[in-house]
Amino acid sequence: MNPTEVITQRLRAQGLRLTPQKRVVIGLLQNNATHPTVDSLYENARQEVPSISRRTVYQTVNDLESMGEVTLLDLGTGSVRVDPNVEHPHHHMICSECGVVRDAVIDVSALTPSARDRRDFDVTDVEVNFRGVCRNCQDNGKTA
Amino acid sequence: MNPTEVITQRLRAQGLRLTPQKRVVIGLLQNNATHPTVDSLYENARQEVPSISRRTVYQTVNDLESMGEVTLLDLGTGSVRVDPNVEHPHHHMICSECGVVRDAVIDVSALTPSARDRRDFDVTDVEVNFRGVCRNCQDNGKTA
DNA sequence: CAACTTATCAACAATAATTGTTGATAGCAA
DNA sequence: TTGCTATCAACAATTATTGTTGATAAGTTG
Repeated sequence: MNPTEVITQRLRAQGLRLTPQKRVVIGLLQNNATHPTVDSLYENARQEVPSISRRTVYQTVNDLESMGEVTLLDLGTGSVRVDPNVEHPHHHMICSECGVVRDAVIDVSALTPSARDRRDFDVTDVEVNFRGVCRNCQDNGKTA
Repeated sequence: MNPTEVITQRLRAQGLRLTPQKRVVIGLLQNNATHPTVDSLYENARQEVPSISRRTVYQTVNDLESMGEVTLLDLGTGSVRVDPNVEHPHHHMICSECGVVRDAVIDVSALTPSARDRRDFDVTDVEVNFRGVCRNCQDNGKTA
């Protein structure tokens, strides 16, 4: 995502406003590679703006997605995750046990459906998900 | 998934029973490449067993997944889809407009995270989703 | 084939993630 | 500083899914 100042400009250009609530959520997303859920953003945002509501976090995150500043990921972990990295193409490794998400950079230029399949379907995006078990959950499994 | 007779045996072996409700749901899934939602299965099942409840369809589908007879797909279309094709590895093409899902057979043997990424993550499954617009929605868009 | 055990059903309630609504408040442009 | 209105928090509503329960029926056994 763009730096906060740029996002502020882009908001204003649309007649939108930069509020303390938005500022905090945007701040939490800058350089954040944890793919946070809305709920996790909400919990963190409360530390700085205790009165913030979950609704506002949802709203902010949806607005940012409309602006192309973030991507909303539905990786089957029960709730949406926010990915501020829209600059560098990447994919994801998802822990089936705890739901943690990490980035994976791979080359997908050779990945394409058969010519036959493409005939009836206009592919706009290729998404690769590596499912598995993260180191943390592997270790927990050992001791359990 | 296995033929109904085999599934019946497998159910019995676990002390489970084959009821008319299960029979209908299993029947609807045989040779079904439409990746139906639970709701769509429910609507179709009602034609044969009007008294069937959504809960029973959920239950049946979850049981079948536990047995490895089907896969439950969460492709970000809002609700789970049931895929009875567990025999032939394949991936999916998902229409971003209407949510329809089609199979895509591709080779993913070369797809793997970097050695560094794999060090801390045990990959058990690679999932490729082609997002785009199906022919149907393309045509509708033209006339709209 | 009758009896018995208990898995299963439908009905209903509950959860969890997310979105809709609203009146009061506060950004920000002039 | 003023005025317009985007935005907020609070609350309600929606949707997909799971939990609970007492009555019923599947299928095994005598």
